[in-house]
Amino acid sequence: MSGGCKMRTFGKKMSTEFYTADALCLAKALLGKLLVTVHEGEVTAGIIADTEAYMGTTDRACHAFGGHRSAKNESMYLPGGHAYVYMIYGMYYCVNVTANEKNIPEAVLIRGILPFYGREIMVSRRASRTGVVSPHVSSHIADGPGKLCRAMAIDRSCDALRLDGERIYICDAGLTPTEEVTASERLNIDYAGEDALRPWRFALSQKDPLRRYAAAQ
DNA sequence: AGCACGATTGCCT
DNA sequence: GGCAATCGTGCTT
Repeated sequence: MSGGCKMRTFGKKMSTEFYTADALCLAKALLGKLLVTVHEGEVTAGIIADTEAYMGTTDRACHAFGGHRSAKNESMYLPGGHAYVYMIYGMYYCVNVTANEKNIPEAVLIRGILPFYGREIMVSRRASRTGVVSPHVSSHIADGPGKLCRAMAIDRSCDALRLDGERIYICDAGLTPTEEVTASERLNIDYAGEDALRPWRFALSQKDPLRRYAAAQ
């Protein structure tokens, strides 16, 4: 503990037990929780609003399908409550929350967050690529897996980190929704055959009170 | 060594 | 709606 440093807090970090659920349950349970990152002293936080479950070795859409294991996806085999971060298309990162027990490679992709704290920092990070902040960008700061990672400064250095640490963590800010959650098919996994049809994407609906609350921030 | 491709995004027509 | 960007990984030569 370093003395004298006043750190913004948002709520109680989720317990290890919270993450021992399977990815399907965890994908729903994560909605409404707060994802927080601290990068170079800058704090950003977002309400998790869109998730997808990846159900391990039997799920053709999962990076661990068939027991596949490599340096890239090794963190999927960690116990629940760790970050699995990978690069996609050579230019974006996606962040997942590992689920279940050690050596059961299930994970939940965070597909979207509602900016809750540090919104201007998120906007500036998203604009850094072109140097221009268009009105369109400012209303779509973190509504995609690649976008939220850029907005919250999440990259491969976050891979395998526990989600109750200092660099990146998830906590309960008392905003957990109890209804208005939609289930639908996961996106961009056509290669997964019949598994592409499973309704394993979960999102807070437009009518969710939480969304209206966040929009008013 | 070579090459196809991806749990995406943004810009173009 | 189409498509290029861009690179680590994994599979083929």
